[in-house]
Amino acid sequence: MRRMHKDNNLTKNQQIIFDLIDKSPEPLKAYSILFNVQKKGIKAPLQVYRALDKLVEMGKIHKIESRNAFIACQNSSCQVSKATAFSICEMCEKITEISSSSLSKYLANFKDK
Amino acid sequence: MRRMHKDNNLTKNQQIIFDLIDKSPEPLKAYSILFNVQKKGIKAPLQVYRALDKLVEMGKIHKIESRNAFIACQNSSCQVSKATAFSICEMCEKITEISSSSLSKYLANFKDK
DNA sequence: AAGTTAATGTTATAATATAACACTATGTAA
DNA sequence: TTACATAGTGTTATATTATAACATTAACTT
Repeated sequence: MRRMHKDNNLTKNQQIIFDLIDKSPEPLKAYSILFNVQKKGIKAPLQVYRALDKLVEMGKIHKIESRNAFIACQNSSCQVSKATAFSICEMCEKITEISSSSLSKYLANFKDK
Repeated sequence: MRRMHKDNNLTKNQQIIFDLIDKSPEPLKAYSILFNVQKKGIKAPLQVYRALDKLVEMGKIHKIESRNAFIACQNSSCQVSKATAFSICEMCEKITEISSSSLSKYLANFKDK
């Protein structure tokens, strides 16, 4: 399965879980994901968390820490940037990925210092 | 106890927990706080979480979401800013509150849009 | 003094996440 | 082409983080 990693292809569990998150209009929580993929044979929390970890590592999804929820990456440059921020509407909870080069430059610069 | 709220004074539990966090060189987690204040009569998780909620609301402490941990506010303007970010060293986990007016302006501006 | 609001105390339980171990699949190198 | 290394899987149990619900107490308001 190493090739899968190199190519950024996904393993079976990763694909199932990524598809679910990618189709979702809102961030999904781990146990809600678990519930939704049980008919596909993923039965335990660990299987979900492991796939989530890898997907985050690959930059395919992001974790919204303040919500314990996961969302598909909304721009194609996440593999490189690693500086990701979100805006969350206080009224409707709608979440938008902030893809601002000035913000990521600022944070990258801060990080270097 | 309303005066306490107005004056930004703290109630007994809030004071005990704030003191602990304020003295700590690193962010503290809720159950570690609980363990540390049990000798002072705070016995249950809820007592801790309630005080933490209020302290966050007042801007006296911040929650580091990615760590589920709490840290005292390191600059005096937090009551107003509400846009708080942290840098966390990947080697030693040292956490610094980013108090940059350009960052908070950027985020405030984004929020307005 | 009666009413209102915020904070407290307590028990139980929900929600989120990881440890540990056995096993399987895939690719690498002798 | 076999062994061996590595990443991923399956499973059970358990740790960690957080909230629900309800009764009570303290401080201010009128």
